[in-house]
Amino acid sequence: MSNSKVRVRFAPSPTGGLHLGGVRTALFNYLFAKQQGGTFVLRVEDTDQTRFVEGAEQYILDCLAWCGITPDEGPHTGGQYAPYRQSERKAIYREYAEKLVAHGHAYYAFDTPEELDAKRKEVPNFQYGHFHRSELRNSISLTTGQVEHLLDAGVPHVIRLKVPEDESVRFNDMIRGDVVFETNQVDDKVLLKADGMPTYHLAVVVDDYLMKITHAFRGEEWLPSAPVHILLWKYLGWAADMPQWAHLPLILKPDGHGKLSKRDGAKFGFPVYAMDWKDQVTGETTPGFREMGFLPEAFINFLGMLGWNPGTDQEIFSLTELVEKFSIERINKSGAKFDFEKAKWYNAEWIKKLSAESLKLKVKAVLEDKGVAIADDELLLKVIETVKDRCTLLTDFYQQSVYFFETPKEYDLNAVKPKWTDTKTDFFGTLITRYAELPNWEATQLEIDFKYLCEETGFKIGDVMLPFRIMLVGGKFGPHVFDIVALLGKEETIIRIEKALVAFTA
RNA sequence: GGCCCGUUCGUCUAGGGGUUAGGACGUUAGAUUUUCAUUCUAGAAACAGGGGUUCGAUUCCCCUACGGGCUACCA
Repeated sequence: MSNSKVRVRFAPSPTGGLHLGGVRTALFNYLFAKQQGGTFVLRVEDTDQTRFVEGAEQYILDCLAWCGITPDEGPHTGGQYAPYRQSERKAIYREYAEKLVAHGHAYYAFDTPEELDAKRKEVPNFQYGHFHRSELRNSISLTTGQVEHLLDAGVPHVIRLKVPEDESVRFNDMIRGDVVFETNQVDDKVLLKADGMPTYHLAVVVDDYLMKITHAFRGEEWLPSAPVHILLWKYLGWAADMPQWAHLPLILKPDGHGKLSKRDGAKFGFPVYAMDWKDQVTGETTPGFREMGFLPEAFINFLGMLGWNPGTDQEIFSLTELVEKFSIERINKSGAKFDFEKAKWYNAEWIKKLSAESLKLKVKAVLEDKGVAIADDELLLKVIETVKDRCTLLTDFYQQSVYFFETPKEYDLNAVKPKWTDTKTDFFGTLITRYAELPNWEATQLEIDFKYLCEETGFKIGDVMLPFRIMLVGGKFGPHVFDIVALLGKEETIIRIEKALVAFTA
Protein backbone atom coordinates (compact mmCIF):
# COMPACT_ATOMS: atom_id res chain seq x y z
CA MET A 1 0.00 0.00 0.00
CA SER A 2 1.35 3.38 -0.80
CA ASN A 3 0.70 6.77 0.71
CA SER A 4 -2.27 5.60 2.71
CA LYS A 5 -3.09 5.97 6.32
CA VAL A 6 -2.93 2.78 8.35
CA ARG A 7 -6.27 1.05 8.69
CA VAL A 8 -6.66 -2.30 10.40
CA ARG A 9 -9.69 -4.36 11.27
CA PHE A 10 -10.74 -6.89 13.84
CA ALA A 11 -13.29 -9.14 12.19
CA PRO A 12 -14.97 -11.54 14.58
CA SER A 13 -18.05 -13.54 13.80
CA PRO A 14 -20.83 -13.12 16.35
CA THR A 15 -21.24 -16.77 17.19
CA GLY A 16 -20.65 -16.72 20.94
CA GLY A 17 -18.21 -15.59 23.57
CA LEU A 18 -14.99 -13.79 22.79
CA HIS A 19 -12.01 -16.05 23.12
CA LEU A 20 -8.55 -15.12 24.45
CA GLY A 21 -7.05 -15.51 21.02
CA GLY A 22 -9.67 -13.20 19.57
CA VAL A 23 -8.88 -10.54 22.15
CA ARG A 24 -5.19 -10.84 21.39
CA THR A 25 -5.82 -10.42 17.67
CA ALA A 26 -7.92 -7.36 18.47
CA LEU A 27 -5.17 -6.08 20.78
CA PHE A 28 -2.40 -6.42 18.20
CA ASN A 29 -4.60 -4.66 15.66
CA TYR A 30 -5.23 -1.89 18.13
CA LEU A 31 -1.59 -1.53 19.17
CA PHE A 32 -0.43 -1.31 15.60
CA ALA A 33 -3.13 1.14 14.59
CA LYS A 34 -2.57 3.46 17.54
CA GLN A 35 1.17 3.39 17.16
CA GLN A 36 0.92 4.29 13.49
CA GLY A 37 -1.72 6.93 14.07
CA GLY A 38 -4.13 4.74 12.15
CA THR A 39 -7.70 3.57 12.45
CA PHE A 40 -8.97 0.46 14.17
CA VAL A 41 -12.10 -0.92 12.54
CA LEU A 42 -14.51 -3.50 13.88
CA ARG A 43 -16.20 -5.52 11.17
CA VAL A 44 -18.79 -8.08 12.09
CA GLU A 45 -18.49 -11.18 9.94
CA ASP A 46 -21.97 -12.58 10.23
CA THR A 47 -22.27 -14.28 6.87
CA ASP A 48 -23.13 -17.63 8.37
CA GLN A 49 -26.77 -17.20 9.19
CA THR A 50 -26.98 -20.63 10.74
CA ARG A 51 -24.44 -19.74 13.40
CA PHE A 52 -25.69 -16.29 14.25
CA VAL A 53 -26.12 -15.79 17.98
CA GLU A 54 -28.26 -13.03 19.42
CA GLY A 55 -26.37 -10.67 21.68
CA ALA A 56 -22.92 -11.82 20.63
CA GLU A 57 -22.10 -8.60 18.82
CA GLN A 58 -22.88 -6.42 21.81
CA TYR A 59 -20.95 -8.80 24.01
CA ILE A 60 -17.88 -8.47 21.77
CA LEU A 61 -18.15 -4.70 21.94
CA ASP A 62 -18.43 -4.86 25.72
CA CYS A 63 -15.35 -7.05 25.96
CA LEU A 64 -13.32 -4.67 23.83
CA ALA A 65 -14.52 -1.75 25.90
CA TRP A 66 -13.60 -3.55 29.12
CA CYS A 67 -10.11 -4.12 27.72
CA GLY A 68 -9.87 -0.49 26.72
CA ILE A 69 -9.44 -1.20 23.03
CA THR A 70 -12.59 0.24 21.58
CA PRO A 71 -12.68 0.38 17.77
CA ASP A 72 -12.75 3.71 15.97
CA GLU A 73 -15.23 2.51 13.37
CA GLY A 74 -17.75 -0.26 13.54
CA PRO A 75 -21.44 -1.06 13.76
CA HIS A 76 -21.60 0.78 17.09
CA THR A 77 -20.36 4.11 15.78
CA GLY A 78 -20.82 3.85 12.08
CA GLY A 79 -18.23 5.48 9.88
CA GLN A 80 -17.30 6.35 6.38
CA TYR A 81 -17.30 2.75 5.24
CA ALA A 82 -20.58 1.62 6.80
CA PRO A 83 -22.29 -0.72 7.06
CA TYR A 84 -19.87 -2.76 9.14
CA ARG A 85 -21.97 -5.89 9.36
CA GLN A 86 -21.43 -8.17 6.42
CA SER A 87 -25.03 -9.34 6.50
CA GLU A 88 -25.98 -5.75 5.71
CA ARG A 89 -23.56 -5.67 2.81
CA LYS A 90 -24.98 -8.77 1.17
CA ALA A 91 -25.85 -7.10 -2.13
CA ILE A 92 -22.30 -5.87 -2.62
CA TYR A 93 -20.68 -9.26 -2.82
CA ARG A 94 -22.80 -10.74 -5.63
CA GLU A 95 -21.65 -8.00 -7.97
CA TYR A 96 -18.01 -8.94 -7.49
CA ALA A 97 -18.69 -12.64 -7.71
CA GLU A 98 -20.51 -12.13 -11.01
CA LYS A 99 -17.64 -9.98 -12.22
CA LEU A 100 -15.26 -12.82 -11.54
CA VAL A 101 -17.51 -15.21 -13.47
CA ALA A 102 -17.63 -12.77 -16.38
CA HIS A 103 -13.85 -12.63 -16.47
CA GLY A 104 -13.50 -16.39 -16.32
CA HIS A 105 -12.05 -16.49 -12.81
CA ALA A 106 -15.09 -18.06 -11.21
CA TYR A 107 -17.97 -20.26 -12.23
CA TYR A 108 -21.43 -21.43 -11.22
CA ALA A 109 -21.68 -24.81 -9.55
CA PHE A 110 -24.93 -26.68 -9.14
CA ASP A 111 -23.79 -29.68 -7.14
CA THR A 112 -25.86 -30.41 -4.08
CA PRO A 113 -24.21 -31.02 -0.73
CA GLU A 114 -25.26 -34.66 -1.04
CA GLU A 115 -23.57 -35.01 -4.40
CA LEU A 116 -20.39 -33.53 -3.00
CA ASP A 117 -20.48 -35.84 -0.01
CA ALA A 118 -20.82 -38.79 -2.32
CA LYS A 119 -17.92 -37.59 -4.39
CA ARG A 120 -15.75 -37.16 -1.33
CA LYS A 121 -16.46 -40.72 -0.28
CA GLU A 122 -15.76 -42.03 -3.73
CA VAL A 123 -12.54 -40.14 -4.38
CA PRO A 124 -9.81 -40.25 -1.74
CA ASN A 125 -8.43 -36.78 -1.00
CA PHE A 126 -11.12 -35.24 -3.15
CA GLN A 127 -10.57 -31.66 -4.03
CA TYR A 128 -12.99 -29.49 -6.01
CA GLY A 129 -10.42 -28.22 -8.49
CA HIS A 130 -9.12 -28.49 -12.00
CA PHE A 131 -8.67 -32.23 -11.73
CA HIS A 132 -12.31 -33.00 -10.91
CA ARG A 133 -14.15 -29.91 -12.16
CA SER A 134 -15.23 -31.56 -15.36
CA GLU A 135 -16.83 -34.46 -13.48
CA LEU A 136 -19.15 -32.16 -11.58
CA ARG A 137 -22.13 -30.01 -12.46
CA ASN A 138 -20.91 -26.51 -13.11
CA SER A 139 -20.63 -23.88 -15.78
CA ILE A 140 -17.35 -25.34 -16.92
CA SER A 141 -18.58 -28.89 -17.45
CA LEU A 142 -22.05 -27.93 -18.68
CA THR A 143 -22.93 -26.21 -21.93
CA THR A 144 -23.93 -22.57 -21.95
CA GLY A 145 -27.47 -23.62 -22.76
CA GLN A 146 -27.67 -26.03 -19.87
CA VAL A 147 -26.33 -23.43 -17.49
CA GLU A 148 -28.81 -20.80 -18.64
CA HIS A 149 -31.59 -23.28 -18.27
CA LEU A 150 -30.58 -24.15 -14.70
CA LEU A 151 -30.14 -20.51 -13.82
CA ASP A 152 -33.54 -19.59 -15.30
CA ALA A 153 -35.16 -22.43 -13.44
CA GLY A 154 -33.80 -21.01 -10.22
CA VAL A 155 -31.81 -24.13 -9.34
CA PRO A 156 -29.75 -23.41 -6.20
CA HIS A 157 -26.14 -22.81 -7.02
CA VAL A 158 -22.95 -21.37 -5.68
CA ILE A 159 -20.15 -19.44 -7.31
CA ARG A 160 -16.72 -20.99 -7.03
CA LEU A 161 -13.29 -19.52 -7.59
CA LYS A 162 -11.56 -21.06 -10.59
CA VAL A 163 -8.10 -21.76 -9.20
CA PRO A 164 -5.50 -21.92 -11.98
CA GLU A 165 -3.30 -24.92 -12.67
CA ASP A 166 0.43 -25.10 -12.09
CA GLU A 167 0.99 -21.71 -10.59
CA SER A 168 2.81 -20.67 -7.46
CA VAL A 169 1.23 -18.13 -5.20
CA ARG A 170 3.84 -16.31 -3.20
CA PHE A 171 3.51 -13.58 -0.63
CA ASN A 172 5.48 -11.98 2.11
CA ASP A 173 3.98 -12.34 5.54
CA MET A 174 5.10 -9.66 7.99
CA ILE A 175 5.68 -12.32 10.62
CA ARG A 176 6.70 -15.37 8.62
CA GLY A 177 8.49 -13.91 5.64
CA ASP A 178 8.08 -15.57 2.26
CA VAL A 179 5.36 -18.18 2.02
CA VAL A 180 4.65 -20.16 -1.13
CA PHE A 181 1.69 -22.29 -2.15
CA GLU A 182 1.11 -24.33 -5.29
CA THR A 183 -2.27 -23.68 -6.84
CA ASN A 184 -2.66 -27.38 -7.60
CA GLN A 185 -3.08 -27.87 -3.86
CA VAL A 186 -5.71 -25.17 -3.55
CA ASP A 187 -9.32 -26.09 -4.21
CA ASP A 188 -12.03 -24.08 -5.91
CA LYS A 189 -13.42 -22.42 -2.84
CA VAL A 190 -17.04 -21.38 -2.74
CA LEU A 191 -17.23 -17.60 -2.97
CA LEU A 192 -20.96 -17.04 -2.92
CA LYS A 193 -23.21 -19.48 -1.13
CA ALA A 194 -26.58 -20.73 -2.37
CA ASP A 195 -28.33 -18.37 0.04
CA GLY A 196 -26.65 -15.44 -1.66
CA MET A 197 -24.32 -14.73 1.20
CA PRO A 198 -20.60 -14.59 0.52
CA THR A 199 -18.23 -16.97 2.23
CA TYR A 200 -15.47 -15.56 4.38
CA HIS A 201 -13.10 -15.74 1.43
CA LEU A 202 -15.00 -13.37 -0.80
CA ALA A 203 -16.22 -11.10 1.97
CA VAL A 204 -12.82 -10.58 3.55
CA VAL A 205 -11.25 -9.53 0.27
CA VAL A 206 -14.10 -7.31 -0.88
CA ASP A 207 -14.44 -5.60 2.48
CA ASP A 208 -10.74 -5.18 3.10
CA TYR A 209 -10.58 -3.48 -0.29
CA LEU A 210 -13.66 -1.33 0.16
CA MET A 211 -12.70 -0.39 3.70
CA LYS A 212 -9.16 0.42 2.60
CA ILE A 213 -7.50 -1.94 5.04
CA THR A 214 -3.72 -1.62 4.88
CA HIS A 215 -2.58 -4.34 7.29
CA ALA A 216 -4.43 -7.57 7.96
CA PHE A 217 -3.73 -9.37 11.24
CA ARG A 218 -5.35 -12.74 11.80
CA GLY A 219 -4.60 -16.09 13.39
CA GLU A 220 -2.28 -18.60 11.83
CA GLU A 221 -5.21 -20.90 11.14
CA TRP A 222 -5.90 -18.67 8.14
CA LEU A 223 -2.55 -19.20 6.52
CA PRO A 224 -3.69 -22.08 4.28
CA SER A 225 -6.46 -19.95 2.78
CA ALA A 226 -4.16 -17.01 2.08
CA PRO A 227 -3.56 -18.14 -1.53
CA VAL A 228 -7.30 -18.02 -2.18
CA HIS A 229 -7.40 -14.44 -0.96
CA ILE A 230 -4.34 -13.42 -2.90
CA LEU A 231 -5.77 -14.88 -6.09
CA LEU A 232 -8.94 -12.95 -5.44
CA TRP A 233 -7.09 -9.66 -4.94
CA LYS A 234 -5.40 -10.29 -8.25
CA TYR A 235 -8.50 -11.33 -10.22
CA LEU A 236 -10.54 -8.47 -8.88
CA GLY A 237 -7.85 -6.17 -10.19
CA TRP A 238 -6.86 -4.80 -6.82
CA ALA A 239 -3.43 -6.36 -6.36
CA ALA A 240 -1.79 -2.99 -5.81
CA ASP A 241 -4.07 -2.29 -2.86
CA MET A 242 -3.71 -5.61 -1.10
CA PRO A 243 -3.03 -5.24 2.62
CA GLN A 244 0.11 -6.61 4.16
CA TRP A 245 -0.57 -9.88 5.88
CA ALA A 246 0.43 -10.83 9.39
CA HIS A 247 -0.51 -14.33 10.53
CA LEU A 248 -0.31 -14.41 14.31
CA PRO A 249 0.94 -17.49 16.19
CA LEU A 250 -1.78 -19.50 17.85
CA ILE A 251 -2.51 -19.67 21.55
CA LEU A 252 -2.28 -23.32 22.53
CA LYS A 253 -3.73 -25.43 25.31
CA PRO A 254 -1.48 -25.66 28.41
CA ASP A 255 -0.58 -29.23 27.47
CA GLY A 256 0.34 -28.06 23.99
CA HIS A 257 -2.12 -30.29 22.23
CA GLY A 258 -4.07 -28.06 19.93
CA LYS A 259 -5.27 -24.51 19.98
CA LEU A 260 -7.02 -23.26 23.04
CA SER A 261 -10.75 -23.69 22.77
CA LYS A 262 -13.82 -22.78 24.74
CA ARG A 263 -14.06 -26.27 26.25
CA ASP A 264 -10.56 -26.05 27.70
CA GLY A 265 -11.73 -23.62 30.34
CA ALA A 266 -13.64 -26.29 32.21
CA LYS A 267 -10.99 -28.89 31.52
CA PHE A 268 -8.02 -26.93 32.85
CA GLY A 269 -9.83 -24.78 35.36
CA PHE A 270 -9.39 -21.27 34.01
CA PRO A 271 -11.41 -18.89 31.87
CA VAL A 272 -11.02 -18.78 28.11
CA TYR A 273 -13.43 -15.95 27.41
CA ALA A 274 -12.81 -12.32 28.27
CA MET A 275 -16.10 -11.97 30.15
CA ASP A 276 -18.82 -14.36 31.25
CA TRP A 277 -20.82 -15.60 28.30
CA LYS A 278 -24.31 -16.90 28.79
CA ASP A 279 -25.70 -19.14 26.10
CA GLN A 280 -29.30 -18.08 25.63
CA VAL A 281 -30.33 -21.47 24.34
CA THR A 282 -28.76 -23.79 26.89
CA GLY A 283 -28.63 -21.23 29.69
CA GLU A 284 -25.07 -22.34 30.28
CA THR A 285 -22.54 -19.72 31.39
CA THR A 286 -18.94 -19.92 30.25
CA PRO A 287 -16.75 -18.04 32.71
CA GLY A 288 -14.71 -15.00 31.79
CA PHE A 289 -11.53 -13.39 33.09
CA ARG A 290 -13.38 -10.30 34.22
CA GLU A 291 -15.77 -12.13 36.51
CA MET A 292 -13.02 -14.33 37.83
CA GLY A 293 -11.37 -11.21 39.22
CA PHE A 294 -8.93 -10.09 36.56
CA LEU A 295 -8.06 -6.49 35.98
CA PRO A 296 -8.27 -5.44 32.33
CA GLU A 297 -4.76 -4.01 32.72
CA ALA A 298 -3.42 -7.44 33.64
CA PHE A 299 -5.46 -9.27 31.03
CA ILE A 300 -4.15 -7.01 28.29
CA ASN A 301 -0.64 -7.15 29.69
CA PHE A 302 -0.29 -10.92 29.60
CA LEU A 303 -2.08 -11.23 26.28
CA GLY A 304 0.37 -8.72 24.86
CA MET A 305 3.28 -10.81 26.09
CA LEU A 306 1.90 -13.96 24.51
CA GLY A 307 3.63 -14.10 21.17
CA TRP A 308 5.32 -10.73 21.45
CA ASN A 309 8.15 -9.42 23.59
CA PRO A 310 9.81 -6.05 23.96
CA GLY A 311 13.37 -7.38 23.75
CA THR A 312 14.08 -6.08 27.24
CA ASP A 313 13.49 -7.43 30.73
CA GLN A 314 10.37 -5.37 31.24
CA GLU A 315 7.31 -7.49 31.94
CA ILE A 316 4.75 -5.03 33.17
CA PHE A 317 3.22 -2.83 30.51
CA SER A 318 0.27 -0.52 30.50
CA LEU A 319 -1.76 -0.31 27.32
CA THR A 320 -0.11 3.00 26.56
CA GLU A 321 3.36 1.53 26.95
CA LEU A 322 2.36 -1.39 24.77
CA VAL A 323 1.28 1.02 22.05
CA GLU A 324 4.62 2.74 22.34
CA LYS A 325 6.82 -0.36 22.31
CA PHE A 326 4.88 -2.68 20.02
CA SER A 327 6.59 -3.87 16.88
CA ILE A 328 5.64 -6.50 14.35
CA GLU A 329 9.28 -7.57 14.04
CA ARG A 330 9.19 -8.81 17.61
CA ILE A 331 6.16 -11.05 17.16
CA ASN A 332 7.06 -14.72 17.46
CA LYS A 333 6.42 -17.33 14.84
CA SER A 334 5.65 -20.25 17.08
CA GLY A 335 2.48 -20.92 19.03
CA ALA A 336 2.43 -20.18 22.75
CA LYS A 337 0.91 -22.41 25.40
CA PHE A 338 -1.37 -20.56 27.72
CA ASP A 339 -0.02 -20.38 31.29
CA PHE A 340 -2.70 -19.47 33.79
CA GLU A 341 -0.21 -19.20 36.67
CA LYS A 342 1.62 -16.45 34.87
CA ALA A 343 -1.65 -14.74 34.04
CA LYS A 344 -2.45 -14.65 37.76
CA TRP A 345 0.99 -13.28 38.52
CA TYR A 346 0.33 -10.38 36.15
CA ASN A 347 -2.91 -9.70 37.96
CA ALA A 348 -1.23 -9.69 41.37
CA GLU A 349 1.39 -7.30 40.02
CA TRP A 350 -1.27 -4.96 38.73
CA ILE A 351 -3.19 -5.02 41.98
CA LYS A 352 0.00 -4.04 43.78
CA LYS A 353 0.80 -1.38 41.22
CA LEU A 354 -2.58 0.31 41.06
CA SER A 355 -3.60 2.80 43.74
CA ALA A 356 -6.31 2.01 46.26
CA GLU A 357 -8.33 4.78 44.68
CA SER A 358 -8.29 3.21 41.24
CA LEU A 359 -9.12 -0.19 42.71
CA LYS A 360 -11.94 1.15 44.86
CA LEU A 361 -14.95 0.69 42.60
CA LYS A 362 -13.98 -2.82 41.59
CA VAL A 363 -13.27 -3.95 45.14
CA LYS A 364 -16.49 -2.39 46.29
CA ALA A 365 -18.36 -4.34 43.65
CA VAL A 366 -16.72 -7.60 44.78
CA LEU A 367 -17.72 -6.97 48.40
CA GLU A 368 -21.22 -5.76 47.66
CA ASP A 369 -21.73 -8.71 45.38
CA LYS A 370 -21.13 -10.88 48.42
CA GLY A 371 -23.60 -8.86 50.44
CA VAL A 372 -21.10 -6.73 52.33
CA ALA A 373 -22.36 -3.18 52.75
CA ILE A 374 -19.74 -0.47 52.42
CA ALA A 375 -20.82 2.69 54.20
CA ASP A 376 -17.46 4.35 54.59
CA ASP A 377 -15.41 4.87 51.43
CA GLU A 378 -12.50 6.33 53.38
CA LEU A 379 -12.26 3.18 55.40
CA LEU A 380 -12.50 1.09 52.25
CA LEU A 381 -9.56 2.96 50.78
CA LYS A 382 -7.44 2.29 53.86
CA VAL A 383 -8.47 -1.35 53.86
CA ILE A 384 -7.52 -1.77 50.21
CA GLU A 385 -4.17 -0.18 50.92
CA THR A 386 -3.41 -2.58 53.73
CA VAL A 387 -4.54 -5.80 52.05
CA LYS A 388 -3.87 -5.40 48.34
CA ASP A 389 -0.38 -6.92 48.47
CA ARG A 390 -1.90 -10.21 49.46
CA CYS A 391 -4.53 -10.42 46.72
CA THR A 392 -3.96 -12.19 43.44
CA LEU A 393 -7.47 -11.84 42.05
CA LEU A 394 -9.96 -9.09 42.72
CA THR A 395 -12.21 -11.69 44.29
CA ASP A 396 -9.53 -12.31 46.94
CA PHE A 397 -10.46 -8.94 48.40
CA TYR A 398 -13.51 -10.56 49.88
CA GLN A 399 -11.70 -12.92 52.21
CA GLN A 400 -8.93 -10.41 52.82
CA SER A 401 -11.22 -7.60 53.85
CA VAL A 402 -14.68 -8.71 54.93
CA TYR A 403 -13.67 -8.68 58.57
CA PHE A 404 -13.09 -4.95 58.42
CA PHE A 405 -16.77 -4.48 57.75
CA GLU A 406 -18.35 -7.39 59.57
CA THR A 407 -17.61 -9.03 62.91
CA PRO A 408 -16.41 -12.60 62.26
CA LYS A 409 -19.21 -15.12 62.52
CA GLU A 410 -16.92 -18.09 62.94
CA TYR A 411 -13.50 -18.60 64.46
CA ASP A 412 -10.70 -20.99 63.71
CA LEU A 413 -11.22 -22.60 67.13
CA ASN A 414 -8.79 -25.43 66.46
CA ALA A 415 -6.02 -22.91 66.44
CA VAL A 416 -6.85 -21.46 69.86
CA LYS A 417 -8.98 -23.73 72.02
CA PRO A 418 -6.47 -26.52 72.68
CA LYS A 419 -4.02 -24.01 74.13
CA TRP A 420 -6.52 -21.78 75.85
CA THR A 421 -6.14 -21.05 79.56
CA ASP A 422 -7.91 -18.94 82.14
CA THR A 423 -4.89 -16.70 82.37
CA LYS A 424 -5.34 -15.90 78.72
CA THR A 425 -8.93 -14.92 79.43
CA ASP A 426 -7.57 -12.62 82.12
CA PHE A 427 -4.98 -11.22 79.78
CA PHE A 428 -7.58 -10.14 77.25
CA GLY A 429 -9.83 -8.86 79.99
CA THR A 430 -7.02 -6.55 81.08
CA LEU A 431 -6.30 -5.64 77.46
CA ILE A 432 -9.86 -4.42 77.08
CA THR A 433 -9.43 -2.17 80.09
CA ARG A 434 -6.12 -0.80 78.84
CA TYR A 435 -7.39 -0.18 75.35
CA ALA A 436 -10.54 1.42 76.65
CA GLU A 437 -8.45 4.05 78.42
CA LEU A 438 -6.21 4.77 75.43
CA PRO A 439 -6.51 8.40 74.28
CA ASN A 440 -4.88 7.87 70.87
CA TRP A 441 -5.97 4.92 68.77
CA GLU A 442 -2.93 4.37 66.63
CA ALA A 443 -1.15 1.19 65.49
CA THR A 444 2.30 1.67 67.04
CA GLN A 445 0.88 2.72 70.40
CA LEU A 446 -1.54 -0.21 70.38
CA GLU A 447 1.34 -2.56 69.75
CA ILE A 448 3.48 -1.04 72.48
CA ASP A 449 0.70 -1.38 75.00
CA PHE A 450 0.01 -4.94 73.96
CA LYS A 451 3.65 -5.93 74.33
CA TYR A 452 3.92 -4.15 77.62
CA LEU A 453 1.00 -6.11 78.93
CA CYS A 454 2.69 -9.31 77.76
CA GLU A 455 5.75 -8.44 79.80
CA GLU A 456 3.67 -7.63 82.85
CA THR A 457 1.75 -10.85 82.69
CA GLY A 458 4.68 -13.01 81.65
CA PHE A 459 3.17 -14.13 78.34
CA LYS A 460 5.27 -14.77 75.31
CA ILE A 461 3.99 -12.51 72.59
CA GLY A 462 3.40 -15.46 70.30
CA ASP A 463 1.07 -17.07 72.80
CA VAL A 464 -1.44 -14.28 72.69
CA MET A 465 -0.82 -12.69 69.31
CA LEU A 466 -2.41 -15.48 67.28
CA PRO A 467 -5.52 -15.69 69.46
CA PHE A 468 -5.83 -11.92 69.18
CA ARG A 469 -5.68 -12.14 65.40
CA ILE A 470 -8.34 -14.82 65.35
CA MET A 471 -10.56 -12.72 67.60
CA LEU A 472 -10.40 -9.92 65.10
CA VAL A 473 -10.49 -11.66 61.72
CA GLY A 474 -11.68 -15.17 62.50
CA GLY A 475 -8.68 -17.02 61.13
CA LYS A 476 -4.95 -17.20 60.60
CA PHE A 477 -4.67 -14.63 57.86
CA GLY A 478 -4.63 -10.92 57.16
CA PRO A 479 -2.21 -8.02 57.59
CA HIS A 480 -0.42 -6.97 60.74
CA VAL A 481 -2.65 -7.32 63.75
CA PHE A 482 -2.25 -3.75 64.95
CA ASP A 483 -3.00 -2.30 61.55
CA ILE A 484 -6.27 -4.17 61.75
CA VAL A 485 -6.94 -2.97 65.27
CA ALA A 486 -6.22 0.60 64.26
CA LEU A 487 -8.68 0.46 61.40
CA LEU A 488 -11.34 -1.32 63.41
CA GLY A 489 -11.46 1.37 66.06
CA LYS A 490 -11.75 1.14 69.80
CA GLU A 491 -15.37 0.25 70.15
CA GLU A 492 -15.40 -2.53 67.56
CA THR A 493 -12.12 -4.00 68.80
CA ILE A 494 -13.44 -4.31 72.31
CA ILE A 495 -16.69 -5.82 71.10
CA ARG A 496 -14.76 -8.41 69.13
CA ILE A 497 -12.52 -9.37 72.02
CA GLU A 498 -15.53 -9.80 74.28
CA LYS A 499 -17.44 -11.78 71.72
CA ALA A 500 -14.51 -14.04 70.92
CA LEU A 501 -13.80 -14.65 74.59
CA VAL A 502 -17.26 -16.16 74.87
CA ALA A 503 -16.62 -18.48 71.91
CA PHE A 504 -13.14 -19.44 73.07
CA THR A 505 -14.21 -20.35 76.59
CA ALA A 506 -17.46 -22.08 75.68
C1' G B 1 -3.12 -38.93 3.72
C1' G B 2 -1.92 -34.03 1.26
C1' C B 3 -0.33 -28.97 1.89
C1' C B 4 1.48 -25.05 5.08
C1' C B 5 3.77 -23.23 9.64
C1' G B 6 6.84 -24.11 13.67
C1' U B 7 10.87 -26.35 17.42
C1' U B 8 16.12 -22.41 23.37
C1' C B 9 14.88 -24.38 31.00
C1' G B 10 8.17 -27.53 32.98
C1' U B 11 5.90 -22.56 30.78
C1' C B 12 6.50 -17.46 28.35
C1' U B 13 10.87 -15.90 26.14
C1' A B 14 16.13 -13.06 25.14
C1' G B 15 20.28 -14.15 22.37
C1' G B 16 22.77 -15.51 17.94
C1' G B 17 29.04 -18.42 14.37
C1' G B 18 33.55 -18.19 19.70
C1' U B 19 28.43 -16.30 25.77
C1' U B 20 29.51 -18.90 32.68
C1' A B 21 23.19 -19.42 26.85
C1' G B 22 20.21 -14.02 30.02
C1' G B 23 15.22 -12.69 32.19
C1' A B 24 10.22 -13.83 33.98
C1' C B 25 6.37 -17.44 35.88
C1' G B 26 6.41 -21.83 38.49
C1' U B 27 9.57 -24.77 41.70
C1' U B 28 13.43 -25.73 45.81
C1' A B 29 16.27 -23.71 49.99
C1' G B 30 17.16 -19.63 53.19
C1' A B 31 16.32 -14.49 55.34
C1' U B 32 12.56 -10.92 56.90
C1' U B 33 7.53 -10.74 58.52
C1' U B 34 5.80 -13.60 66.13
C1' U B 35 -0.58 -15.59 60.77
C1' C B 36 -0.61 -15.58 55.66
C1' A B 37 1.06 -12.88 51.71
C1' U B 38 4.59 -9.29 50.13
C1' U B 39 9.88 -8.39 49.84
C1' C B 40 15.00 -10.13 49.55
C1' U B 41 18.99 -13.88 48.66
C1' A B 42 20.54 -18.37 46.66
C1' G B 43 19.68 -23.03 43.76
C1' A B 44 17.94 -26.68 40.21
C1' A B 45 16.29 -26.28 35.22
C1' A B 46 16.94 -25.51 27.98
C1' C B 47 19.54 -24.87 22.44
C1' A B 48 14.86 -32.15 19.42
C1' G B 49 18.27 -35.67 16.52
C1' G B 50 21.54 -36.54 12.32
C1' G B 51 24.36 -34.74 8.44
C1' G B 52 26.85 -30.76 6.18
C1' U B 53 29.34 -25.39 5.76
C1' U B 54 33.22 -23.58 9.05
C1' C B 55 39.23 -23.14 12.53
C1' G B 56 34.64 -23.16 15.43
C1' A B 57 27.89 -24.31 15.43
C1' U B 58 22.68 -23.50 19.82
C1' U B 59 23.06 -19.74 15.86
C1' C B 60 23.65 -20.78 8.53
C1' C B 61 21.95 -25.05 4.97
C1' C B 62 19.72 -30.00 4.24
C1' C B 63 17.27 -34.28 6.11
C1' U B 64 14.64 -36.77 9.97
C1' A B 65 11.66 -36.61 14.21
C1' C B 66 8.16 -34.19 16.89
C1' G B 67 4.34 -30.42 17.53
C1' G B 68 0.61 -27.35 15.46
C1' G B 69 -2.76 -25.47 11.60
C1' C B 70 -5.77 -26.24 7.28
C1' U B 71 -8.09 -29.69 4.20
C1' A B 72 -17.14 -27.22 4.65
C1' C B 73 -22.20 -23.71 0.60
C1' C B 74 -17.92 -22.29 9.29
C1' A B 75 -15.37 -18.28 10.32
